[in-house]
Amino acid sequence: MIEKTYQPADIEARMAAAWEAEGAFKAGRPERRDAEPFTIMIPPPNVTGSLHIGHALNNTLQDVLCRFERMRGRDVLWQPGMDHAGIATQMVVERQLMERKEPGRREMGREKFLERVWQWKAESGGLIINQLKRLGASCDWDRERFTMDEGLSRAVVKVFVELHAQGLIYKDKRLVNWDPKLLTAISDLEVQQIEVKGSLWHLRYPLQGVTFDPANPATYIVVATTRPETMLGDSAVAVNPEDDRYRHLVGKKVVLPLVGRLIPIVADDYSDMEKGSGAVKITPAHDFNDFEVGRRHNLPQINILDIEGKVALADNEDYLRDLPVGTDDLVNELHGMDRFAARKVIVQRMEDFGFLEKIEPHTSMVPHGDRSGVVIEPYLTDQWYVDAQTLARPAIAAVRSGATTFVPKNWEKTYFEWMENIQPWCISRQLWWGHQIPAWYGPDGKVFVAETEEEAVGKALGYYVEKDMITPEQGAEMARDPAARADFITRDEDVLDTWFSSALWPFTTLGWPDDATDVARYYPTNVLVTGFDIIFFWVARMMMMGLHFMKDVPFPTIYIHALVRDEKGAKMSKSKGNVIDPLNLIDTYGADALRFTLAAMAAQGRDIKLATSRVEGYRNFATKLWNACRFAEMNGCALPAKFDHTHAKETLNRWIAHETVAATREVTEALEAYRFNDAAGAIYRFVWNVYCDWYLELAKPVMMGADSPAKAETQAMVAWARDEILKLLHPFMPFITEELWAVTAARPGLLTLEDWPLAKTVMSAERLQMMAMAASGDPLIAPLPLLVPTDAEGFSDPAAEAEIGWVVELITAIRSLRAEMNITPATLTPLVLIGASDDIKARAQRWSDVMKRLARLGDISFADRAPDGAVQLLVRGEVAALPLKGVIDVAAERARLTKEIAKADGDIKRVDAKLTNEKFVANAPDEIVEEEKTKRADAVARRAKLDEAMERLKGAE
RNA sequence: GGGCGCGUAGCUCAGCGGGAGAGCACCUCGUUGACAUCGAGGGGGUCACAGGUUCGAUCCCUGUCGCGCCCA
Repeated sequence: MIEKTYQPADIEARMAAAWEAEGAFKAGRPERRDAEPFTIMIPPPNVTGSLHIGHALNNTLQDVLCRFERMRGRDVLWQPGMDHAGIATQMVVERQLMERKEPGRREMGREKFLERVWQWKAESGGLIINQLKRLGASCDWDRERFTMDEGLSRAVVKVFVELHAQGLIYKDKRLVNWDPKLLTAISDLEVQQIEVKGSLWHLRYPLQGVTFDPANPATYIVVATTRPETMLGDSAVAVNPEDDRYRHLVGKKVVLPLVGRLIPIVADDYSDMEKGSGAVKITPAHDFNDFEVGRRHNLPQINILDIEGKVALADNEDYLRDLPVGTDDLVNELHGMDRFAARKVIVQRMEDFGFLEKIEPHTSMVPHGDRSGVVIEPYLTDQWYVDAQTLARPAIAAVRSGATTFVPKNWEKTYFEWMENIQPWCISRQLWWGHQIPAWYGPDGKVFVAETEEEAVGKALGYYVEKDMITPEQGAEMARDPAARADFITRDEDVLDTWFSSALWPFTTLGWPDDATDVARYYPTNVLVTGFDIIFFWVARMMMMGLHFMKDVPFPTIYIHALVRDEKGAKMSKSKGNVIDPLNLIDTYGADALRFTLAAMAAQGRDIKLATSRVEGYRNFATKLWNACRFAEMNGCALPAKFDHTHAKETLNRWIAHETVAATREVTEALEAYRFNDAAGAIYRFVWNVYCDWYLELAKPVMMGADSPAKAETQAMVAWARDEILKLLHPFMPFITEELWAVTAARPGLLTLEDWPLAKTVMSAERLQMMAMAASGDPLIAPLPLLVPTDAEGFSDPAAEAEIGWVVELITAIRSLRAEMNITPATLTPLVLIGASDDIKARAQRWSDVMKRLARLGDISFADRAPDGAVQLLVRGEVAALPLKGVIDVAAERARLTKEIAKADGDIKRVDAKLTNEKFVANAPDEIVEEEKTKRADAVARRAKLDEAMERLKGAE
């Protein structure tokens, strides 16, 4: 028994429980052991995350595919899990400690702190998993993995060690993006360039050997900079070798103001003659470009900042080397000062001494940390790097060859662009929450990388015994007792970039390296569904790691979906306050409505601007379906065993079978091509505009009438089409369809495990062509399986379509006319069919009941010519007349006819323009020319009938 | 500066070589045997602009203007 009103919240909870109880989403269900697998890896959400609208879209699309393929009989594995999100999680826990006024991370110590993070995870992490369940995500939840769980951690270590052994991971001292707030290095991708309005300071650097005179430009060189405070670390001034203004100065030296250091003027292409003064200060330790210039000219790298971005001059050997005496004042004043405070002081001092030429307003891109939001400092440190360039090569080739394709294809360009210019990937982070790097150092700084501490220690001790740095006895002691070696061998403190472990997600979640069974069955996965914002962070790296360790791409297809924006197209963000909370939408409209909205709006290659009115509209759609099912139930519609829709006798029933099969094909083909919006649109139109608007309406007279074979068949067909609808709609609206499935009949199983109506793809033109080629013996094509639709799947009935189509169009035309003529619904108008053949007469008799009801007609009769004063309609070549003498406004009808005639004339004129054009007839394809001729004939016939109608109208006056 | 994409009905968007479409909004009408979370009907667009290719351009090409996003 179907409830009177549709209440999503209640249904959703019950259906989720039903799926859970059945274990419906488990991969490797016994009855599917021989089925072809279908695998999707969820993009693991952050453990700190909560469901935002982007997740809702991403997971809806994955779920649509998973449910679709599950119904098509595949052994579906949708692998769920979460990412430990190094920085984000550590920040959350540190904030919590602060709020609770507990000791901070450093006070607490590493071990204690990590315990607290795990405790936090147990208590409040992973909120998002339950939110995904509310959305209806059909993941195999028992297989949930976490990037920091034991198995995945082991895999991470193994990968690190192997890549290190292969020389693809190495340690290097170079400039990194340093976050002075989080006190860690971050990768290029975690840096956001933000346009900042600032200044360009023009500074005078006095030439060596002449007396500095602000009034005499010959005594100095002007450099322009956006970061005056870094001048403390300058080790050269660069000018362009082509620049005539400075050519004579190359090789000379300047005295660094305030500091007193002598630094050279070098010639380098990097200096842009158009920019600033054409001369640029070079600070190799604090700027990526300057670093390269410094390398080319062998300049010293003078780091003048500490890890927090404060000026560090005291005891700074690099800074103090070769400095003249008497600069202690500066050291004392600036030491320990924040970089931005120091900037002010330095500019002031420069001005005091006449070294400041001018300040120009200047807008430039300034790097910011995407997590901390502070200005990133290029900083010289030792870090671990992945040789991304080497790993990228096969990953590029795989996309070039088509082993992996992007949908939509244009993202391949973005992928290639980045991969071909890829930089070393900095993977070490100065954090605690994450996979600690499996590297140990001896007292001389030598690195020992191994999967376990025992192994690393063993290697190290062996090495130092060999080198006579310790005795074999000392070595044995240290091997036995960790305390004894504590000061001798120490482990690298750093952890790995979070994306390092997520790069391995497609195979580590399957049990690699411990267990190969699932890897063999489910790798490579079938498709990756993700947003373009993580193509670099994640997709590219999975490609690299998958190819390197599995020797195969992780997925043959990458479906890139849009970003969800607010109604106005702005990116949603907390600070803008324009965030649409999907959970609110679920509460208000139901998960099914939200899912359908997202799928319907997921047109390829477009951003989604989400309007809640759309969600509301699709909630109404769910209600519509609900009521249609109630209607069927009230009329005793049930599907008899062994019902065959292709053997229906009633035209109406043959028609809905025809339409259902067509809709099935449309939905199936759209889903196969990842055209989610087309699939959603097709099922929407079919349910509402075909099944509800016409089929049920046309079926009413039969169903309300006395029992008969026709009634029985109709009841069966109503139920059959309803069931087909529930199946087709299930991937999009799983909850309501599962509920309706359960309450409309005694079912042997859950809808979610039911067979999809169309097991095999019905052939497209291309496929037919390929089949023809295969038949002709093309060896490349021949091995393709020949997919042939069964009779039921290929069912079509043009005759039924012609009949019902005519009825539908006739009713529509009459309704339209009545509305235009302002005829009240209470007035029943007679209908006269003019010159009707026996066929048409029979049709009219068959449908007289519904026509009378739906078009508000009185008698239906036949005549050879229309009565005077009748309004005439032309539907599919048949003339219908409504004798409305005295009822209608003749002037209005004349106006209507005049408009129609003008339209027909317009059509004739346009077609004639083409047909009299010799070039058109000569060049256009025959079928187009034929089409145009038919169009002309139709228009001419229509015109003639309209003329007649106009004549008749005269008699009405 | 380089790349990608977008300008189609009031709004959100499909369509992408042969007669301009949907949903929402709007207007009119409706207690018709599931559904007012509904039904019936209707108005509304030089498909940004300018050239070119073509028998034919909203669709392909070039340019201009406007708007996003990504990378320097």
